[in-house]
Amino acid sequence: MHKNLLTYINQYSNLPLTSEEEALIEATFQPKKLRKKQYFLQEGDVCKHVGFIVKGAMRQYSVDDKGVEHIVHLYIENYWAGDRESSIMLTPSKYNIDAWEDTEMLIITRAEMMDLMEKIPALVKMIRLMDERNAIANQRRLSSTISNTAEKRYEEFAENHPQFIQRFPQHIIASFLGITKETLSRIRKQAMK
Amino acid sequence: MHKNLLTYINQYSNLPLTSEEEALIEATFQPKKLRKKQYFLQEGDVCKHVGFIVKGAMRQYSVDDKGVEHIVHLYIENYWAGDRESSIMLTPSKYNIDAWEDTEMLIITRAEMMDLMEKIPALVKMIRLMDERNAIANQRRLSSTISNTAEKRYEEFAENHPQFIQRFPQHIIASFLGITKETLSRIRKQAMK
DNA sequence: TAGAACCGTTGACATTTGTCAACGGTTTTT
DNA sequence: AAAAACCGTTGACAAATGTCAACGGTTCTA
Repeated sequence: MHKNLLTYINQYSNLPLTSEEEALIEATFQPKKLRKKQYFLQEGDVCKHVGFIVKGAMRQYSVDDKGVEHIVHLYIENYWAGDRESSIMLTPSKYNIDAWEDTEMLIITRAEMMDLMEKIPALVKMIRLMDERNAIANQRRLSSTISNTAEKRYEEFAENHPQFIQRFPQHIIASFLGITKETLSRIRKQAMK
Repeated sequence: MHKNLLTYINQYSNLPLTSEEEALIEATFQPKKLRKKQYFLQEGDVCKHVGFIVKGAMRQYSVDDKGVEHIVHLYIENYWAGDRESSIMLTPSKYNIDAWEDTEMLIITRAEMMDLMEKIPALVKMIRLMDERNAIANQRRLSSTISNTAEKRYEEFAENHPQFIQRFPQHIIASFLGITKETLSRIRKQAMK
């Protein structure tokens, strides 16, 4: 079960993990299984864990006054799920995170992660790299959201993230793009010609 | 001139800088002055420096097919300007960064920064904290862009960033929010009642 | 296996936002 | 001092997107 995680870390850091380090990681990350629709985080709770997804699919979203869900993140295998703001500031989260498919995760608290980072240099390297890529991805998404029409945004997304198009239904993708399912349906119809 | 930077670092790291460290920082960060409208980075160039703004105001934007500018970042004193993606990946930037007011910066290359970080622990701490806050801010902005109407987005922005409202004209703020200057003008007119 | 929930689509219409052109007042430049 | 550039506003209209209701087909579930 932890194998995917170890592989993931090794890919990121190019300093191969020693077997002691591997053992430490396996001892610290706790397996957690979620059935479809189960919550990993609920609005109002403080986000105590971040989770590495070994198998499955999840989504993170807020719910507005009218009860409409606004999806801010989609996750599949090899993604990390969690609300960083809540987890760092120890404030109640504005988001929900739940399983879209049955999901297996490996979870860890912030304190445990800090501790591991002191003992395992490869982890520090991985975190920094992840942060960088994350920052770049966020910048791109923001830029696209501000500058492009809904149509172009969908095209770009479908091009760059075909895995998500396959795993999640259209109304979820629409919400993730910040448009309604009807609009997305019409955009796709147009584009088909 | 470097004083603001040293203060800034000390605020972030709570490990006070030694005078050797301060000297090293002063020797590495190069002063750079920009007159209003001068470029710090031009689309197509690789972003070689990141700059700490000691005094002034800047903006980062892309230009679309029709020649319309889309502003993705605004900077004032104590902000860092640069295109992280270009700088890390060494790819040509999609953005321009220029001075909106006459500006004084302290600039440093990525390699120099890496080097400093090995010698000055406080810097590592600062960078990690900055990254965290940055990630949180980006998340919030993204969430707001996806979930809120233009009107609410403007309200939130005006509430949380009054300094920017004062420093930049309305059409710049509008572009930053992803709407046209006419729409912003009308939103403000409405809100006045 | 029957009912419920889910999903994508469509039509009719409302709302939001963009586009284009023009204006007057300011500030900057020459 | 004159000209140019900049800035915010407004009106008329166009385009994009949202809202609501309904439908048929699928998948899930009791």
